[in-house]
Amino acid sequence: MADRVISLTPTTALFLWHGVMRRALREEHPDLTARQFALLLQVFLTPPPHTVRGLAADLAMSKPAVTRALDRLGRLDLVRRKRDKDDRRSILVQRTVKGSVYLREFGDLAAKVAKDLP
Amino acid sequence: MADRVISLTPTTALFLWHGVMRRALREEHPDLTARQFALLLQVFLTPPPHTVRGLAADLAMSKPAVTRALDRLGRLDLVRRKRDKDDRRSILVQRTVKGSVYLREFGDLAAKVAKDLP
DNA sequence: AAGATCCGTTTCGCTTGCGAAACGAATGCG
DNA sequence: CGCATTCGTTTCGCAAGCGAAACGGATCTT
Repeated sequence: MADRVISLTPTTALFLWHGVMRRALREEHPDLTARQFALLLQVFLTPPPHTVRGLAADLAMSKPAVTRALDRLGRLDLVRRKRDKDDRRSILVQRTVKGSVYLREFGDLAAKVAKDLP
Repeated sequence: MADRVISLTPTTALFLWHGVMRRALREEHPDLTARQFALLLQVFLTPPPHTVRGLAADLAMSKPAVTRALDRLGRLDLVRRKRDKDDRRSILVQRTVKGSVYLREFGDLAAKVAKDLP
């Protein structure tokens, strides 16, 4: 990967988080829980396929919790469920354009905050 | 401030957030809501005094929400309430050692994740 | 001193999230 | 073909968070 954090000290990380969360709260970024957000990132930043049980294992959460998080993210159209044709018990969690836009905006926000850091 | 993020691109920020949240979930870091965490950072990273009203304005949340967040953070001993002697209607939110430790650990986690980024 | 104002908290009704357990449907196995 | 296993979901009871409004106590104003 070409882009890289050259140096992020613990203190700077705290200021970064502070700036980002503060601004995210103000902008009414539909406030996802930590788990919902982690799930969204997992789907977009790691290679498919993404199943419910796989996500549950990856993020150390229960399957019902994953189902509910998918309900919420699906309602927001940030991810989409699709049945696996090869094993119709499984569902494949897929990315959506809206989810991609949402994360790009978040990344932009974080980058901007980082640039203006004390 | 001496330490500084040299370059944090939007994409790198996403990977950074992903790594941190993923690990924070696993470690049972008492899972604070976004507002609770933002409040904690606000108290520790900006200069006192911190009143309920001021915090509510800073973080764009209602006063009852601040009260509840302080209840939670206080139970965890991450911050402490203290009545203002000069205006006994107000309370001053103060930092605790445990809160300081908690945030230092979080900062360390983030710095470590940043270092091992793809 | 009396009323208005400001502070943080509490109450109210509601929404959302949680894990354990049970569930139907699909697949694997003997 | 049965029967067990695995998939994601649903149900259950419960805990926690939310905003609006009302509240008591402290302070300010006149």
